Amino acid sequence: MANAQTTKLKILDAAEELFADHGFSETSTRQITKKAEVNLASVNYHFGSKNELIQAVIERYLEVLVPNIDVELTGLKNDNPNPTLEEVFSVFIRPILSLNQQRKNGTSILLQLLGRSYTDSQRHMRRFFLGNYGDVVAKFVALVYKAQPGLSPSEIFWRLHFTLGTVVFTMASSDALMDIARADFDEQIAIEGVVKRLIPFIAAGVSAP
Amino acid sequence: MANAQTTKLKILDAAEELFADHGFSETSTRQITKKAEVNLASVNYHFGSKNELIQAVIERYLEVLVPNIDVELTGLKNDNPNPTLEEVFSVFIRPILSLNQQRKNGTSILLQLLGRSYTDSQRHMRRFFLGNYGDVVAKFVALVYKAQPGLSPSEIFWRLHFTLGTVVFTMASSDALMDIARADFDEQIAIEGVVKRLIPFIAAGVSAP
DNA sequence: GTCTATAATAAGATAGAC
DNA sequence: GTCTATCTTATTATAGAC
Repeated sequence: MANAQTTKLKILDAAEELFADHGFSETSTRQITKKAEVNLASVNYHFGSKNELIQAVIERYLEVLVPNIDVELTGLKNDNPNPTLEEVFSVFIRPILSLNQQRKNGTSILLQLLGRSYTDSQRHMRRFFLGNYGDVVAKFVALVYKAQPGLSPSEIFWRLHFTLGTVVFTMASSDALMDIARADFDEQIAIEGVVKRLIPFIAAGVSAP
Repeated sequence: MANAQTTKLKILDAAEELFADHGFSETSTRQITKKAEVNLASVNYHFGSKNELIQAVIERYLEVLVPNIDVELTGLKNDNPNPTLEEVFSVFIRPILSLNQQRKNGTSILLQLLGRSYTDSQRHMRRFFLGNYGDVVAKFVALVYKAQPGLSPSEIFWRLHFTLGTVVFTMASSDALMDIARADFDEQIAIEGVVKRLIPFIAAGVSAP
């Protein structure tokens, strides 16, 4: 076994950062193993292929995040039989921000990864929606519908995808946006600030007339 | 000269489609020249490098689109001294949809390209905002401010970037979304339908309390 | 302007010694 | 599990004949 665990973790840590910053196909296994300070062959030994490494990087986040969102969703349903749309969307805030405790810059790394994987052929993102976590998605959609019963299923579909785009895209470029805000508006904002600015925007969009 | 013009155009046409479908770094010059049915060396002869070809593909759209948006903006200002937010955002509809007359699937191709270029290192998108077309952006922002005077400059900045994310991201995956809508909701929707569904969402988000 | 041939480089992956 | 060395393949780009 030796350092198997730490090597695998070193690869995951290095890979997620490079993927988030530069994208999947723009990041080579050579860059990853160099940054991780492990041998070139270890990526294929531990993960089989670069593609499986990409999967593993995303899965490591989702398998923590999605159960947390699930807990929030059931908590909201119990505490509040008729939550507002803004309350429904807020179920994401705590789980997503708590990724920062789990790993440095965890929040923005995951969201950047989601942004990348959505445009980069969409394979991994579809997995997120229709794959293992479909029941949590359904639970969330049901709450949206309850908070905004006027919307048809097709309208909910479109507006939730608009929402997804807003969030993922914003977060994929959050570093640049925070820099501009700092320079142009003297606004010292962190990732939490961005998330909290997003919620009213999204809630208003989804409940638009 | 010979077929210079048609070769160059054939390359641009093939490239824009491949870039929109698969991304910039996932598309090789070999694929482009094969699809265009021209010689491999012609990309470098006519454009210098693959990167300059990417620029040329995007520029060909923007140099038509941005002046049209400018016309709409001044038209709106003259016709309507106090336009609503929804009217302000609607200035994009006609110019963007008219790209379909210019070239088959022009609308979705450009918007997919913008989606790609935003995450793919953001170089081309920044050009769009801060480069040659900065005055048109400023004109648009001024109209947004007039329609929604309660918003601070910093709030406008954030909300317009949220908007940008919504649009670009949606359009980058519009084909997939239209397919799902067709399959799941029996909804025969074209790109115009997506654009028109986006406007209320965006307008509500920007004017959120 | 167009073509073939090829250079130069970088990629993912693996065989086999330790 | 880890390492070196290497294979195979694909890339962008260019030199030089036509």
